[in-house]
Amino acid sequence: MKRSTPVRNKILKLLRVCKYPLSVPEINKKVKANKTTIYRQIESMIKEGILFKFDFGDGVVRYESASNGHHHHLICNNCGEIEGVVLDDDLTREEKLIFEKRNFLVTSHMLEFFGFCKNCQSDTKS
Amino acid sequence: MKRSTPVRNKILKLLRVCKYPLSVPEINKKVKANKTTIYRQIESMIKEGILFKFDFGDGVVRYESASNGHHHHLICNNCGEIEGVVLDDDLTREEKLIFEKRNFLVTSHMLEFFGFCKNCQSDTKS
DNA sequence: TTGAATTTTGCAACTGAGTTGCATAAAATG
DNA sequence: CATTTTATGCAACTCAGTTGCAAAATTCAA
Ligand SMILES: [Mn+2]
Ligand SMILES: [Mn+2]
Ligand SMILES: [Zn+2]
Ligand SMILES: [Zn+2]
Repeated sequence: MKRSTPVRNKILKLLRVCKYPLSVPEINKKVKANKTTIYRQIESMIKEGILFKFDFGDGVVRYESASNGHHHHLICNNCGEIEGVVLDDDLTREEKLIFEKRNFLVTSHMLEFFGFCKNCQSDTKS
Repeated sequence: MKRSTPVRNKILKLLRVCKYPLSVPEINKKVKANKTTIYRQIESMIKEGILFKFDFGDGVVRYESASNGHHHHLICNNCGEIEGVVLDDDLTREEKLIFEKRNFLVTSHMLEFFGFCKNCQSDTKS
């Protein structure tokens, strides 16, 4: 799994353009290929490090192109909109402290913020 | 769904004692009750705020008693062990900045660290 | 205390994401 | 070409989580 193949290219092209992470079912609607093939290509690309995996706890795993760089998300509790966000100081201090205090060597982290987007704040709903 | 009922009490008792978050299948092995009932009780307790939900992206959702307080996790890539961790400054600065810069009002966040626990570092494995 | 109304439980059938085995198609290699 | 390797497709499966409905347990008011 490393060839430049039609399915693989379609997935990558789609994810490079998309502003928010996509699930496999969502990808499949656009790419229109075999389910298994898509799962296998994605697994392969994750291992190669060219895709990132996200799980917001709603039962669907989502993927983004790694070319977008490491970042986190703002997820609206009301409308479900997902925005990307890059932290000023990306937890380097915390990770160093964790190693010093707990002897746990952090190699990666996953951080997502939940709340209300600009629109859904003014809507006064919920 | 707010009564003090046998199934509910068993789940709570189990989660209060347990040091790491448990999935529904895991809970069911101990509590030995109907699957649907457990899911419904857990959903109810989450709404009441006495249970926290965690998703580490491995396809299983896990739950902890809220009496443990808000915290995060150190998840070992090698042995799967899960440790709790409380941050010194729990992202309050970041959340304030997000509101100022992006107009997104953060109400909660989810942060998990992945890496290698003390044992798995010395094992030199993987 | 009795009976209707409400809540909880259990079962069975279903959904939907993700996996696996196997057979075929499409490169790559030489 | 012929051989080997890798990618694709299909069908059948697993497993977490959901839904509808009926039975049991509680609550509460007559
Ligand atoms: Mn980060
Ligand atoms: Mn926190
Ligand atoms: Zn919103
Ligand atoms: Zn470990």
